[in-house]
Amino acid sequence: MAGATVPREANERLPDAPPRRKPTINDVASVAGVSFGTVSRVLNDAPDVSAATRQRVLQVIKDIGYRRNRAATALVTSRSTSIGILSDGSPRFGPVGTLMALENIARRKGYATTVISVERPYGESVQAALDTLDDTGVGGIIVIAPVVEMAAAVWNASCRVPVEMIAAGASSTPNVFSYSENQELGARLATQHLIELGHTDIAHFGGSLDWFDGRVRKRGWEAALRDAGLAPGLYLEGDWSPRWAYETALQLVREHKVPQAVFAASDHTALGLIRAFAENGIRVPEDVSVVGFDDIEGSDYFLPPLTTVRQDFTALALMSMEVLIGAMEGREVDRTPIAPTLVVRDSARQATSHT
Amino acid sequence: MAGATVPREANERLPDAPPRRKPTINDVASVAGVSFGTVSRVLNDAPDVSAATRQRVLQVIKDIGYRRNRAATALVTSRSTSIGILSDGSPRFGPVGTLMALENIARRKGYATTVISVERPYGESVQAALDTLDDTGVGGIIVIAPVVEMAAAVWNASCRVPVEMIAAGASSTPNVFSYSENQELGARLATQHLIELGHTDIAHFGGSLDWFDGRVRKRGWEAALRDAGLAPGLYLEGDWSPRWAYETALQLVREHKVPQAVFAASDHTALGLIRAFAENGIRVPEDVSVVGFDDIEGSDYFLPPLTTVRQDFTALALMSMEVLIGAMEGREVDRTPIAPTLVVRDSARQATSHT
DNA sequence: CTTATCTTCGTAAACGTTTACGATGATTTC
DNA sequence: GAAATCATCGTAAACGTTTACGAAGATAAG
Repeated sequence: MAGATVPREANERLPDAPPRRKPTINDVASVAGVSFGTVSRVLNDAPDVSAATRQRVLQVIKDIGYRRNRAATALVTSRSTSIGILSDGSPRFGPVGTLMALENIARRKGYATTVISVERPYGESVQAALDTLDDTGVGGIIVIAPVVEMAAAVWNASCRVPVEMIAAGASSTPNVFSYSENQELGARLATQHLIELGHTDIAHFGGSLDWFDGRVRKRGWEAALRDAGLAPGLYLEGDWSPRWAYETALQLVREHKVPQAVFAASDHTALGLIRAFAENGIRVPEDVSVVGFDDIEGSDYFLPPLTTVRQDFTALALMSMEVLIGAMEGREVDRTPIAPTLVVRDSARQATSHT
Repeated sequence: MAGATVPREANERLPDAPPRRKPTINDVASVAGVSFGTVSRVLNDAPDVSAATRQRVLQVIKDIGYRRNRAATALVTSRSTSIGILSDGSPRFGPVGTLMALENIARRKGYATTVISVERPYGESVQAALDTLDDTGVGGIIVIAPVVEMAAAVWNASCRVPVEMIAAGASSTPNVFSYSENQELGARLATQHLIELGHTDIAHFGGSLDWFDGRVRKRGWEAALRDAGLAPGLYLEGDWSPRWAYETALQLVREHKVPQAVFAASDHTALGLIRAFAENGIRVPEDVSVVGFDDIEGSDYFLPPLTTVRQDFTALALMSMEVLIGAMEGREVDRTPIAPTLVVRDSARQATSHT
């Protein structure tokens, strides 16, 4: 056998039998000279196994390349080692950022993630997706629900495993608890920054009110204004796109209604309006101050570099996972939201006195 | 026993007992008055079951809300209904775009996706990730490997299920076949556009050569220049970041070496160098033409709106899935790569005669 | 009417684990 | 030295399916 030119794929100790099958717990047992029960014990590091045999079994496992069959484990324990993520397919900055971060954290905690996304109209497809995730065997589900309509679908859905929703400012229900970053605070920070710079005429180029994010960012802006005793500024509802912001800003220019300062609901929004201003000789920040939201990649190299609000997706993901896993294990976990931070760059400046 | 106050664990058709357990194939069988074998047959729509009983069983399934236990199925059949995606955790535009598109297409084809990401150093962690994916029960794996080093790790890894790599311009091996968009063509398109505009001094602000994308984009630029009989332009290797491009461009300005035109390896790169130019009174496109690559969101609202190259991630994902599923089923599939398109906006203009 | 052929269905075994329980030998206690 | 305790290990059953095979009744062929 040693003389064979083609080395067979042998993973028993007997080199002549070419076993194509993946090694099982029984293979380990027979090679190690113990019973499968013992192997199972060391696998789950249960007590009642001597240090010596444990060592030996571990060695055999390594030698023959044994790997636990997840399906079998899941079947008997009905507990799982993966968590599901449900998102709408939106390629927007926030959802994608949280998705990536979520996957990352899950992996570090030893969970695989299976993600599935749904598209409008939500209603039934959300329930279907939840079901699919469920019988994939996930132990819990995190749904990224930026859109209010989708969150509603989740609330109305039923699911055996714990469901957590990441939705800015949404409230928890008995079935699904929610968690999010404190975006209202973020919006507040942005607006306060403008106020401290001496601006009094602060408009808001808002995001879509179909989104939680659009709602709470607006709310934060309003609150900051109110707290400072300022009159409410101009509010415009958009759709997060640069295009909308561009065209809307153009309109404002035409009507000579350009505000002193604007809090843009997203960096993309800021991008659009800055271009509209630039094309009309209105300079940022000299003529109008703007602060964005998101801190997308490259926003530090916009013209001008954008003052904006950064969310900590990693922290968000970490906390969410903590909360979900806690729920899966029946623990109770602290749920104070993450605070975003203001990052000051060049797009907002001291107000000039000439009104 | 019927008089017991505490209802026993009964999920028969008696409606007063609240069934807490998930219904199994046996529950369906007993309610429908058939054996579990029959139920299994209708589940897998096998022959040998009369139309009448099939109807009845189907009805019962709906009634009691039965759902197939994937773990049990996977255990006995060892075939699966999900596909694995391995990516590096990079939050860059390309990888994220393909990831999202992949998930989307997979879902439409009835597959769940479980994604796992690895980080540097790749070597062992890639093998580990592949293994994890494998015993999650995926039927095939797509790896998004923008970085050459990661691809190498994949080539050296072993895996029972078919593995497909999405890596621009990487070659297939017996174990893992690769697929990608024709980015070299994209780079060619960009450069040719500049050439047709009359530019002869065309620099390339490159991406990292650790990335396949960096390599093939450079290659496309070189080829276009060569085909046009032009001398090779200035080449600089970067890291995709606006920051690098900014600082490098600044350097060029200081040394009075600003080229006539530049092909930037990414839109983010373009962003950085445009800002550097702007700060020094060098106008784009009046003084220097630039074209980017990626068509990131908002690039149509840069100052100026960016001429760039767009990849079709959806098409890419569709084809990749086609190829992978083909491999899983033992079919052979056409593998001609997707072609990116040039999107012309305002950042590149006719060359002026004053050299 | 008997026998052979279909149709339709039920049954047993297997997939690879975990868990509860019982068995064995060694060690301690009286 | 016998009984009790302890540490270590083996065994059986179960998890919810699928698959191969066999059995019963119905139908067709002789």
